Amino acid sequence: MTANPSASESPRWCVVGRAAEGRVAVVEMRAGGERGETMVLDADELPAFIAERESSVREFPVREGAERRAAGRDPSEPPRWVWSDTPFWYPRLLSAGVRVGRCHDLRLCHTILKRSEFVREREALIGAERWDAGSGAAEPVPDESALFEIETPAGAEDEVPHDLESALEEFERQRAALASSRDPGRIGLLLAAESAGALMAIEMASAGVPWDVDEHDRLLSEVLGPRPADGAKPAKLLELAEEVREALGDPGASLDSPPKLLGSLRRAGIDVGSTSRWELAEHEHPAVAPLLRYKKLSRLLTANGWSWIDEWVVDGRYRPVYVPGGVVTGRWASSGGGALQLPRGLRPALRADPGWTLISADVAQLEPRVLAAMAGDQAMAAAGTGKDLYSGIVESGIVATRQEAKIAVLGAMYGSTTGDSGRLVPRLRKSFPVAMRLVDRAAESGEQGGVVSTWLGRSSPEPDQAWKELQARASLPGATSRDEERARRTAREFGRFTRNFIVQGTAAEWALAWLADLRLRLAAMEPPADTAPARASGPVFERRPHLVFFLHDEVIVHAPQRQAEAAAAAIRESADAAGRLLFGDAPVDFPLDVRIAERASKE
DNA sequence: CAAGGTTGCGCG
DNA sequence: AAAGCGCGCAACCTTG
Repeated sequence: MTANPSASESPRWCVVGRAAEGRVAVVEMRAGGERGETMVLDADELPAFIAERESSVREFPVREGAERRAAGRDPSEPPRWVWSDTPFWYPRLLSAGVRVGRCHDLRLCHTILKRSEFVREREALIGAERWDAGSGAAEPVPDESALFEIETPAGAEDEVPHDLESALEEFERQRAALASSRDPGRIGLLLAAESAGALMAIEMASAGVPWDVDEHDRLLSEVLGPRPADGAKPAKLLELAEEVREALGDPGASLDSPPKLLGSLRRAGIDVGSTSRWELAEHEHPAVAPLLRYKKLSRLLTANGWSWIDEWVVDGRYRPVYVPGGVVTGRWASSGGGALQLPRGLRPALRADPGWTLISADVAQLEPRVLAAMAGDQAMAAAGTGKDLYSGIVESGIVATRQEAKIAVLGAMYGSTTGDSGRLVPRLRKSFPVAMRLVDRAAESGEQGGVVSTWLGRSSPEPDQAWKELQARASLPGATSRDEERARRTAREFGRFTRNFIVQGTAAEWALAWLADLRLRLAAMEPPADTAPARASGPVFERRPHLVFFLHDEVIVHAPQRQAEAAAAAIRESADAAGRLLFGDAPVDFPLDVRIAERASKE
C-alpha cells in the first residue's frame, strides 16, 4: 500500500489549521505518516497555495475504485486536505475560485470512528471531547481581509477546534483508530465518502439551485390568489375559511389552532380525535373538503410561500443549508431553507439558466436493492434485475399487486407487525429468507439494547439511559405488568430503529459513493466554449456541469445544454460504479430514472 | 416574552 | 391516530 518513499514523492495528506496571528499553517504528510515541513501562510495566500497543489497534476483524475486500489496512489496526485471542519474552510476557497478534489473532514470522521463497532481502539477518540462539538458553519464571509481570521467568537466551545496542532493530534488519533479497525478498507471508504459529502454540500450551497421566482409566484397565485399586502391572508384562504365556518355553523371557528379547531369540529358533530388530514378524510361532512383544501394551501403559504422566496432565493439561486451526517443513519439533514422538504409541486420552479439544462435522476427502490446486496440475497436481487423491483416481486408470484409488494417491502424494512403490511411481510420472509434474516437480526439486536452497523461500518447509537433503566426495572422482582408492557414496547421500538438503521444507513452510503464519483466525473468535463456562463453559480461552477440538488436517492445536475447527454451518462456510470465499489460483483443493479429538461418535473 | 414542547405536514 | 423508519419547519401553546 505504501508507495516507495522518495524525496520526490508528493505528500499524501496536507493538514491545514489556523496558526498564530491570523495566519494559516499547512503540514505535509507522506503515506507512512511522517511529517514534512510546516508552511505558514498569510490567510489570503491559502487559496492560491491550494490551487497550485490541486492543479500541479491533471485535474481530478477519475478511475474506477478497483483499478485505483490495484494501481496504488499516483505519487503525483494532489493531496487529500485534512482540516477541522469543511463548512469552516471551504466556502472561502470556493468564493476565491478554488476547488479541492478530496478532503478529510476531522469533525465528521471523528463521529464515525469513535462510534464504529469496526474500530477496536476508540478510547483516545472518545476522550477527545472537543471534537464532539458542532460545526463552525460559517456566517457569510464578511470581506476579503477577514479570510480565515475570524476571532474566536463567543460560544466557540460549541465548535470544533480549527488550529493546526489540534488538527494534527486528532488526525493521528484517527489514523491509529483506522489502523486498529477490523476492516480498514470499508471504514476508510466511509470516511472518504463522508468527507466528499462535506465538500459537495458546500459546493451545492455555493452554486445554488437555479430558481425561477416568476414561476414560483405563478404557482402560488394560481392556487392562493395574488400575493396580498404584507401579512394579510391570501384571498383563496379567506374564502375557504368562510366556507368551512359556514359548514360548521360556527362563525368564530379558528382553523389555525388545532385544539380550537378540534372543539369546533366536535361541536359540529364530526367525531374526530385530532385534526389531522388522514382522520378528517374519513368523514362525510360538508366542512371536510374545504378544510382539507385550506390546510393544504395554508401549509404551502407558510412553508414555501412568498416570504420563503424573499428569504431563500437571491439572484435566481436557492441556497439551502445541507448538513452532511446530520441524521444518525448517515443521511444528510438540512438546516434552513427546508431543502429536504421541497414540495414536489414546486419542482417546476427549478429552471436551468439560458443555454443550460437540468438533468434529474433518481434511483428506483434504492433501499430494498441495498438490502438485497448487503444480505447477498440472490432471489431478491433477481426480482429487481433490470426492472421495477416491486413488479418483479409480483411476477415471482409472492403477492398479487405492485401496491402489495411495496407495502410488504416497506413493512419488512420498517418492522411493521399489523395491518396489511404485517400480513404481507411473512410472505417476503418465505421468499427472501436471506434478506429478511439480516433485518430481523438487526431488530433483535436493538431489542436487546445492542449496536448494529451499516455495510461500511457506521454504527448505531446505544439506547439512552432511560431506555436501559426501563428494561432493567421490568426484570426486577417488583415489576408490574405495566412496567413489563412498557419495557416490551420500547424494546420493540428500538428494534425497529436498528432494523431500519442498517438499510437506511447503507443506502445513504451508496448515495454518497454515487455522488462522490459523479462529482469527479462532472469536474473532469471540459467546459464548452460557446455556452453563456451561469454567473450566479460562482466562479468555480459557472462554466461547468455541477450538482445542484441531492435528496437521499435523487440528484439534479445543472449543465450546459450541449453536455446534457454526457452528464446523464455520467450519472448512470456513477451509479454503476457506486454499486461495484460497495458490493463488488453482487448481482444487484441500481436502475435510474433520468430526465433531461429545462425544468425539474413533478414526477 | 423567550425557550421549549406539541401538532401537523412536507420530503425520502 | 397511523399501521411502520428517518428528518425540518411553522404555528400554536404552555411554561418559567
